[in-house]
Amino acid sequence: MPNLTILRTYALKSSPTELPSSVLFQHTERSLTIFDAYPKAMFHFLVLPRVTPPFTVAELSNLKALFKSGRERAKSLIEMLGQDARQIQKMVEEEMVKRYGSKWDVWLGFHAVPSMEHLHLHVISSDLVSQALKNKKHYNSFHPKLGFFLHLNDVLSWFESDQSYYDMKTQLKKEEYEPLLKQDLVCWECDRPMKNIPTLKGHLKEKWEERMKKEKSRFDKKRKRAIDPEEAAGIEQPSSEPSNKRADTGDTL
DNA sequence: GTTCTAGAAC
DNA sequence: GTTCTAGAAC
Repeated sequence: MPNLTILRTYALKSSPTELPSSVLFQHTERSLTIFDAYPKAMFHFLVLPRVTPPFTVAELSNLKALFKSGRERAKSLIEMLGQDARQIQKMVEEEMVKRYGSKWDVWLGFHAVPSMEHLHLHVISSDLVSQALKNKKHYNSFHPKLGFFLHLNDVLSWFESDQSYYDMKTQLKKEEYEPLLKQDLVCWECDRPMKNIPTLKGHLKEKWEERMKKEKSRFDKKRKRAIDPEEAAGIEQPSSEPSNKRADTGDTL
């Protein structure tokens, strides 16, 4: 039987270091970061709030419950998670450069309707290349433009809006979000429709490899410029900016 | 959240 | 015949 409350048991630990190193990535006084057990991308972590006053475990059950516990408290807790998640993001980016020579986007966000108990903020790399990504629900739940994946910055912006907009956004009605998971498969990057999951997965892998290739050639050019500026810039060596600079800025004057 | 598998889709 | 999806799991 699957354990849908495992995250809660982690978050309740008074000594997170007891957790196996295959589970725990790092912790602070206020949060735990764990490796997602079934990563849906090359890098995928979950940042969980630890259960500390004034919050009860029930209030930290999910986003909806947290919003109900009070606007200001919800705001500070999500800001805290965001701070810790951005640290994780930095580490992921460093690891990307170390392993692959360049970095790519990392998304921070919540699922509008989570499957597992206890609030968790996803830190996931934008490749979505992973063996554990197996079906439409998996993919659509991380599609960055579909609406099911709630970007951290969007959630934070709700706290800056008026009460009626805040009330509307924080309802997180299942009936509104769950149908999104059944939408047709579309590449999040180029918007092309995808026939099925295997096709999509092949496409995502190609897209990532393409991006890596581009980054690599950019890096190589940069390195070449540093070594031999004249040759790298071509025969003519302009002494200042290219003459078409104004057109590029979009300025009309 | 996953695994398993019947039957639809190709 | 094989691949793929989607719903049940006692």
